[in-house]
Amino acid sequence: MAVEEKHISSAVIRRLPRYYRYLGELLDSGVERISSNELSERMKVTASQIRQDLNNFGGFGQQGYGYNVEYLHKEISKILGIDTSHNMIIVGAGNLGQAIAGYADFEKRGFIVKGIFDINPELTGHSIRGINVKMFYEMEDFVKNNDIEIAALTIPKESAVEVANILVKAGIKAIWNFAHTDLNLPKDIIVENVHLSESLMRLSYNIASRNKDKK
Amino acid sequence: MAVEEKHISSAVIRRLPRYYRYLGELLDSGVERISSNELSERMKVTASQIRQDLNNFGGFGQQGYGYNVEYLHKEISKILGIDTSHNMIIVGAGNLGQAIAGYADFEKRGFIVKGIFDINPELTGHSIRGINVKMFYEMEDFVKNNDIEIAALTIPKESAVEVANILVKAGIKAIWNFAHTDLNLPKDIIVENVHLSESLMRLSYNIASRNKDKK
DNA sequence: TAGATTGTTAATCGATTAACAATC
DNA sequence: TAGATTGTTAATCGATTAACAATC
Repeated sequence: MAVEEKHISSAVIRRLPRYYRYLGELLDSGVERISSNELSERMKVTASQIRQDLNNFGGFGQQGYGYNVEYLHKEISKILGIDTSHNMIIVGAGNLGQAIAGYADFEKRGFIVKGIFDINPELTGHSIRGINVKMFYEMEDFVKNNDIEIAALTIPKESAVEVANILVKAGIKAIWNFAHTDLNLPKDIIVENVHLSESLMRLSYNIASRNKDKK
Repeated sequence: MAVEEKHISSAVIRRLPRYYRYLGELLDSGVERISSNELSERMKVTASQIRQDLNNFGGFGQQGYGYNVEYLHKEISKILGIDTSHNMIIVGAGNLGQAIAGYADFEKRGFIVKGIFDINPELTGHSIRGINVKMFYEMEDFVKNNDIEIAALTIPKESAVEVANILVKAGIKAIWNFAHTDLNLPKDIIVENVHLSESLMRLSYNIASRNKDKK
């Protein structure tokens, strides 16, 4: 039976990709080692938080030395699961779907776009970065037969729940949801929401509250 | 001098747009009033949290009755600053820029796209939802002369910091940053980050940790 | 009035920061 | 060895939940 893993809070998980990004930049600029203190200054977080966060997963540093940049970068990639590749499809071939399909950096991190689907027959055959847009009715079988783990949902909210249910039936593991709605899927399905309208409202809130302060 | 406003935590602000969305749906389906308890069931949060969150901004409910949906929806729109319109530009006319420009719901919430800019001369004159793409060198004056509050930055990370500085010089209030980098702007400039690659890594983390549990 | 449900205070829980002994 | 810096425990701070008096 599975050993009970220590639960990692979502606050920690939210910070991990940012550590990964900064370490990648350090690596590119040839920095070999870094202390939690120096990293904390660059990232504008506390050194204590960095050490606490990392020690959720293991002791990656060395007393008196700090952290080896290349090693820590690699270890975080393992934690994040981006040391292996993930097959992905995109559902919705509009601008947003195309933007995601066209973003080469995702592929670099191991997210491989295997297919793009759309209901609009006009888009079929249309090619995005060498990937032909397929018809929506082909999606279910495609997911079943091509070891697809992730589906990016870039479709209007009206059809999102229905499409998500089809994907779950086809055995999808995770949904990257750009539709402006909650999906309420079985709890073993991973859902990562990107609600752009909510992001824009938070920005708007901050403008409004700044204006009020000034008065 | 400004009265010291009570500080609202970012956890609360993060939830506000979601309340707004659920209330909008209730409004559309003709529901007149709702208790914190019923809303908590729909949204899968505690009723206590809803009441605490709202009471940061005022007492919008009524004992024995609950909350009037239309009234509360309206009040939250004021809090979020989406009861007035905001002029906006988009910098970067790629797929992501086009996706944002083309999303009608933003306009419905009062975010008006006044201009789209790109360095690529080939895109100039190209029209997106009736808005002509303008040349990058026109941007600074355009921001100064057209009361632009918000700039959506949908450009590669390499040029993001430089472009952001130009926008700040031109008097921008807020930047909606889609570039995969931190901007480090003066603290009176509002920055809302949408780091899609980080979102995808969090999703990947959850797949990886679920797989580990299963073993 | 009685019942329902808020607004708000108090209790709990969790996350962040500080401190320092361990150790490279 | 002495100095530096981690890993980790303890202290603090903040956010969430529970409870209930106020009140519609």
